[in-house]
Amino acid sequence: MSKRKVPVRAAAVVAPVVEREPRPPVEAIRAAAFSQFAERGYPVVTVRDIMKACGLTQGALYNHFKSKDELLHDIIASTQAELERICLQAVAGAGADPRAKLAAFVRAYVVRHCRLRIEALVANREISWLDAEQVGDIRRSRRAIRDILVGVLVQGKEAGLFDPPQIDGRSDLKSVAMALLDQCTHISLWYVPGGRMSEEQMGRLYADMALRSVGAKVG
Amino acid sequence: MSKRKVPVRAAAVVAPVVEREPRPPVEAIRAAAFSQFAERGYPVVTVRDIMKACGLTQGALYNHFKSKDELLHDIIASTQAELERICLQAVAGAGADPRAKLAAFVRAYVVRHCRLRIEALVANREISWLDAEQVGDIRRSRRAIRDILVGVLVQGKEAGLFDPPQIDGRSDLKSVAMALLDQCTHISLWYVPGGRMSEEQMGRLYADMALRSVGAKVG
DNA sequence: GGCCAATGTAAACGATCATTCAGGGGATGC
DNA sequence: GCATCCCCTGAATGATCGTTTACATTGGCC
Repeated sequence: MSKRKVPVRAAAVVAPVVEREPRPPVEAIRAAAFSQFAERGYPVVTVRDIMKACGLTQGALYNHFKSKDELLHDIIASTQAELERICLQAVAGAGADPRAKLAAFVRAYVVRHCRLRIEALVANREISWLDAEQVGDIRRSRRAIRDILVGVLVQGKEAGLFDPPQIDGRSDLKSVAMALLDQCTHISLWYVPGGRMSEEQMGRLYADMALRSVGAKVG
Repeated sequence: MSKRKVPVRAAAVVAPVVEREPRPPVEAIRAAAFSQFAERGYPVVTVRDIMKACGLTQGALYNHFKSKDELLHDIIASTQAELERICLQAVAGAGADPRAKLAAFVRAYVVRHCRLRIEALVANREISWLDAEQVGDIRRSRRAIRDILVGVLVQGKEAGLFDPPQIDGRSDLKSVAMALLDQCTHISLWYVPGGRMSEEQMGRLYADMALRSVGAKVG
């Protein structure tokens, strides 16, 4: 009987990462780390695991990254930056109507979290293993995304196009934005591709719900 | 320079667990495990950590629990069972109108996830460290809660009191239910007590948003 | 060919982990 | 006094971890 059991996450329902071409080793390490972190969680994935999945030995990691920590930060930061870019782009390209902005934001956000489930999973779940200085820029990016959404809500309310829920006479748009973001983010935990609803359909469903939640006027 | 760094979660914003009375040791262990798991995560919290927080040594754990795994399952299962009970009770006590049922469900669910943030955090985030047979009954309870909500939505739609969003002519009430649950569950990640909004106000805000999302007829 | 920088291997290092085990009180019942 | 629990301690066990180190192997460039 073994004395120590390494905790193993219940196998996530994620599509296997198919290996196409011989990749540059840094990219291979990143890809292996993504899928391993997503499936089993950062603290229990060993450097040996990651490197074995690339057909290398453990020591080789340190030719490309300073530490296991830095590897995690690298893959999370790149995912997060890409997400922020997508959100900005969606809002900027949706015209002037706050309703179109909100719908475009939610659609883009949801489609991305369906399509890149693994990356979203890791970026959202494993961030807390980074230490303070590493986590700073990622939290900043998250706040930026939230503030984009808050901005759209404020604009829509002031234009009289949104009638957001009020509690005791006050409307707390920050809480509303957080609620919408939680909803859209955690779809990556359970959405299964190839099911009854496509990624684009989920995007439209969530956009519809968001518009209803903030009381968007029709027409 | 130390060779191995134990990963530490960024300190969560959780109220400290105040120690009132000398508790029976099993209860003290449970409470210590809750706060430690919530703050730092199951795999990096050691048995030594938990027991030291109770003023005991590591070996004493095994007089009360078979293993560290069983301790985690114990505290998650009790939290989950309580949550299921609360949801059932809320719906049952809300009368016949599906709108009242939905509002009561969301209010109870949100208030609980604000008030017992720590317990909710652990139950939702650390469940995946359990092995298959341990996780079975918890997944069952989660499905049961989701099905309570789906049931309310179906009833409201058939009664013509809900007009849920349709995508390409079909309405996927299961996805809508998941979206609402995600929203309400993850409030435990960021809600800070003592802020501008009380737990009850958050409950009403979320209930309002849920009613709007499913297109509940007013009046 | 000779040199250099990249990139790999294999072994070692120091530390920490969950769990087990032999034994020590202290209460309770007799 | 004595046996029988329960609950604890403190040390040991066997394993695994992230990282470092010494040393190969490669391929381009002079």
